[in-house]
Amino acid sequence: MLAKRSPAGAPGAAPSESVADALLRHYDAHARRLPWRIPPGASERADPYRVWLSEIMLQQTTVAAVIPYFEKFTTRWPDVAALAHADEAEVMAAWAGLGYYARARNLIACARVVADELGGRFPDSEEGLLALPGVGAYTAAAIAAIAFGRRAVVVDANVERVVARLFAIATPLPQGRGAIREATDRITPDARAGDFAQAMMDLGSAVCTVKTPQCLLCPLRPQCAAHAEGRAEVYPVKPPKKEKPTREGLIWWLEREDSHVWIERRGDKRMLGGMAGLPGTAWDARGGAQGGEPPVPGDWIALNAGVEHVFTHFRLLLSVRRQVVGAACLPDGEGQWWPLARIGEAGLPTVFAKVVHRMTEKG
DNA sequence: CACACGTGGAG
DNA sequence: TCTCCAAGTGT
Repeated sequence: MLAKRSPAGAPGAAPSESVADALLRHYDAHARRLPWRIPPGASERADPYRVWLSEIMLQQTTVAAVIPYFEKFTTRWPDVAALAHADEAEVMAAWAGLGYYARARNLIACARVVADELGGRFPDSEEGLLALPGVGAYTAAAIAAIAFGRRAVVVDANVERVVARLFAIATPLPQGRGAIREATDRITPDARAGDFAQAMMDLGSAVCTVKTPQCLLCPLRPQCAAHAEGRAEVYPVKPPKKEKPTREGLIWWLEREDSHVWIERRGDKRMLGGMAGLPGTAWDARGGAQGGEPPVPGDWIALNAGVEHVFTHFRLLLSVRRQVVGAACLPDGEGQWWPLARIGEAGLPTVFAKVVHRMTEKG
């Protein structure tokens, strides 16, 4: 195969392989094997359902965290029709622990659109994909390139970092995103755009890392402006992050004498919407946790130690009050008694799982 | 554009 | 222990 020659940077500079060719050559030798990925060079075609599902799960989530969830979902719901017709609460419970639960709500909505309105086939264009719930600019481009072989400009946080370094783009994010996107467009090949995107992401994940990038192992080192400057790690320049406020809330741990706990389904608009949860007050700034009526009256015993959990944009301090009731008790509101012996199957988000752990640990 | 939205692993 | 932040989207 013929390597493209990039224009010489400086007079007399040695001609070099294009970024795409160097990267794809590296990818052909070092691509990670992942459950949703077809190895480079295989004749098989990637299944759009699996590509879509993996891309949704991978949004802001590490590969290691996604793999077991991906296996669970594809085993239980092998195609988009199966997922579209699945019980909604079952899907939400299967997502529990992965975070960003709006993804799960949109996942179900998207599967239903594809199955019921699009004849079970995903759109094969970026524009069509972009119209689906939960599919934004990145995901539309990624699916178009990876599943349908389209030339699409795929920009995620990895690509952003690699490209900002390659071209030493010093404009801080998010302002610098325009220049990064243009530069990515320039180096994206017409052929193998899907492999190129995945190769960029592999590179960003394993070599061109946020901290202490492994420039000595990088196939793009000869063409990297940031490496030439000797300071790859300063790119991309990011704005200072904001401080996390603390919020407080109260949990009503209502336990039945036969070892069942009262669990509710959270409204779609709330945080952790659509997920199972323990009853409690709203979470707000110190002292403000009002409006929380307990599910039943009676003597609630406050626990000494609370539970702390850190979300993306705030830290939560949860206090717990406990009451044990008889088998005939039927609390107000929607909810159900769940056996503590099988609490792991209730589909509780991690913050509530922490409370369960606290309430069931020995001592 | 800025902010809300989860979690767990790495350094 | 603590800080950073990952294959982003919706509003």
